[in-house]
Amino acid sequence: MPLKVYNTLTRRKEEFVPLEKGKVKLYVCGVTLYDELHLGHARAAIVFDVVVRYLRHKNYEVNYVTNFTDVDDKMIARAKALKTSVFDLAKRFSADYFRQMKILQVERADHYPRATEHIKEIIELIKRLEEKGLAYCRDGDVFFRVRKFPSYGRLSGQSLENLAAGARIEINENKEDPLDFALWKKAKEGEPSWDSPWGKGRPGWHIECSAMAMKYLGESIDIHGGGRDLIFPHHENEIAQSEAATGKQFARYWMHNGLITLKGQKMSKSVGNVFTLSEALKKYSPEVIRYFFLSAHYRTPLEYDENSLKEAASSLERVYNLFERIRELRESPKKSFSEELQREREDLSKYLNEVEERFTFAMDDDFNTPSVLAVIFEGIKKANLLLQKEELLDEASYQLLLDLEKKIRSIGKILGLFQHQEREKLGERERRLIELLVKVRSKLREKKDWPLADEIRKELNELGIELEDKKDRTVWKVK
RNA sequence: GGCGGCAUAGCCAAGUGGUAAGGCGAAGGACUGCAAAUCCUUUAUCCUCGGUUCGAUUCCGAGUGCCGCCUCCA
Repeated sequence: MPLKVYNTLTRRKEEFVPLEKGKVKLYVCGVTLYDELHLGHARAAIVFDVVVRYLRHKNYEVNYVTNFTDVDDKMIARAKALKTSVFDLAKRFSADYFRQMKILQVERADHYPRATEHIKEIIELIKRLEEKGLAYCRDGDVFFRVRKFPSYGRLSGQSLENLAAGARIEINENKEDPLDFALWKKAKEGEPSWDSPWGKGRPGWHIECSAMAMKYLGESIDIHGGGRDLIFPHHENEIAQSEAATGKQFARYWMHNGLITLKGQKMSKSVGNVFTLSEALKKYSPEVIRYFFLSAHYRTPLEYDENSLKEAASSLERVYNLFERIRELRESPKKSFSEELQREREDLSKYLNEVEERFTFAMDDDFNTPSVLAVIFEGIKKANLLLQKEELLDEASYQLLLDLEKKIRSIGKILGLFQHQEREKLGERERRLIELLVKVRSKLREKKDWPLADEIRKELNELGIELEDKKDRTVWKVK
């Protein structure tokens, strides 16, 4: 079954066919380096991280480019407010970005181009547009003639008339038409600027993406991604500029991730309801945050609330509990082949035969990660069912359990989940101390000294050490 | 006002033209000295009204509600 991708351009799921067989050119709009990352940025990063991992899993050679906007109005305003330079701001927040992405286990993109490092390419692209009569300079500003690009509005489903009718009052009187947008902005006093054929200035926001995507990926790319809120005007403008300049289709598939909402509203600086990534990371592990994002389909809006994060944590617990149970069996002797386990064994075995196909089916259907998780939990249930009869466990059953764990981990690798090997590595001395306490407690239990035994369990629990009494032994784990 | 999207159990969330995955939570039960973990059972007239159909939650139309975009935004 082929991979199907929802294409914003056509508003349909379409079979994914790359321009060049076996290769994928992917460009995703990144962040503006003017403030801390919030959960919305994290979601976008994780969504496309999974897309890339899956494409690579399918043996596509992926060239993944995501940019940094390191000069624009907000950067300038923010730098001023913090009494620093745009350059320092960019340095600080890009370092922050890489640090947090690492924590979230987001794999590195192949290129992270920055606007200020591609001024030459940007100027060249604007010149091409100017030569074709699609751009005009007025008093140091350069604008794009939107009406010269007839299919403008296709991505956002807007007609030029509607856009014109809905257009807000434009401040800039240099524009021929209110719909026109800036390709190049004349520098104001004290602003960072670069020399250009139109005088000192800096690039408009949209042009950098066109120029950099073309530089690293070529004039036509396979997938262009970003948050839903970028559809208009950013992506619409990118298409106009790029296609007007080259005469070629800019991107074949446009993928947009849904936004994070808080109390039903889009999380954004302007609404003032942002929850930063670092705040979230103080309360929840990176894996919990990843799980939370992947538990919803990437295109739907996702409401941030504490309960959902706690749910994610509990769900992950269930997975790791199973791994822990399987690990517990590593050294215990296996019984001889048991007929009694036949049903559970067959059930799990059947599941193992199908799981890869079901995983692929779900992912091929526009990266349906919630379905993937459901498939995984079915397997977990089957394994637990087999473990119900732990005392009969034979070698064949044990092997099936190992296979299951391996399978879940390999699928998890594509999602960036389920990779922890052991819960927290404790020091040797600490471990032996715990084992000593467990041993003492076992003796107390033999003597039926329940109050004291329970107290030890309770206090260890408060220290994050969880004890579970099995039939013949006590196991412990770090929470 | 225009364009687009969404409405599934207490909550989160997939999905299908033939009465609905999974997770979390809750209740009852099994196991346990008690817990924990695990298992079993229970927990959905799929927003409303029309239409198409043998049959719709799934398709079409209208309505209602919510959200996004039309201005910077992942």
